[in-house]
Amino acid sequence: MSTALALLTPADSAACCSPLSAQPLTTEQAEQVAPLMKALADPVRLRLMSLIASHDGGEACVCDLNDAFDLSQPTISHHLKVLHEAGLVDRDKRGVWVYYRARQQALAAIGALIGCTPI
Amino acid sequence: MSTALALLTPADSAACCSPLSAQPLTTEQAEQVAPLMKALADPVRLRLMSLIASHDGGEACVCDLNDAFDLSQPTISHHLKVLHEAGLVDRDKRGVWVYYRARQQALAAIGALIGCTPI
DNA sequence: ACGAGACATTGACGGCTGTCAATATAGAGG
DNA sequence: CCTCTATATTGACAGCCGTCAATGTCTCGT
Repeated sequence: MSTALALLTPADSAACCSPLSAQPLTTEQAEQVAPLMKALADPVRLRLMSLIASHDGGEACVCDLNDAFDLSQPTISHHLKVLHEAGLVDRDKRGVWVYYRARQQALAAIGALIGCTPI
Repeated sequence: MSTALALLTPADSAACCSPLSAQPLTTEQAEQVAPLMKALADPVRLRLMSLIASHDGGEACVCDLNDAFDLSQPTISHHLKVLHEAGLVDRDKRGVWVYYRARQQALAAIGALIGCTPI
C-alpha cells in the first residue's frame, strides 16, 4: 500500500543522494521499507517485476509471464501475489486474463531510499 | 563482491530511469542482484546500513551500533556478517575495535537497478 | 602472565519461504 | 448447461532466517 511510500516522499523530495547515507533511518522507516525490498529480493520476482515494467503498456498478462520461467504456474501465481500484496504491482482482471501493472511510485520509493531518484 | 556490480555498471551508465522498467533483466542479472537486495531487506540491516553510511567518516564501530538496538550483541554481529558477506560493507579491525564501512558502489548498484542513479 | 573488554562463533529453536501436485474458481464459447 | 482455458488456492515439504544463551578469540592494560 501507499503507507510505505508516504514515509519517504515528503521530506526527502529535495535531497539528492541516498537518504540511507544522509541520516540514519528511524525504526519505523526501516520497518516500512523492508517488506517492499523483501518482496523484490528474489530472482524470480525481480525478473517478474522487470518483465511487467518493461512490457508494452507497462502491463503484462500472466500467460506471458508463465512462459518466461521454468516454474509451475502456481509458483508464478504465488510470486505475483507476493508482489501484489507488497504494493509493487496492481492487478487488473479483464475477461479470462489477468494483467499486472508495475507501480512506479513503489519502485521509486525504494530507489529514492537506496540510491537516488530525481523527483 | 564486485561481480554483482560489474553486471550493472557497464551498459546502463548512460540511461537514466530504472533499467528495471527499460528492459527485462536476464536470469543471470536477477540472480546476481537478488542476494544484495536480500541482505538489505531486513529492518535491522537497513538501519545498520544507514547508521554506518551516515556516521562520521562513513564508518562506524560495532560498539556504537549495538547501542542503537534492543538486540543481543551476537545478533548484531550476525547481521553485520550478512551485510559483509553480501559485499555491502567493509570490515576493518583496529585494535580492539572493529569498524564497518559502507560500500557506496554496492548501494549505487541496487539504486541504479531499482530507481535511478546519476552516475 | 593475567584479567577485562570487544567482537565472533556455535548450537538450538520457532517461524517464514520457495516449490510443487492437486484442486478450486471463474469467464467464454459452444 | 458443459467444457475448455486462465488463474488462484490449498496442503505439504525441505530449507533458510532471525534470535538468543553460551562460549570462544583476540587485544590491550596492568
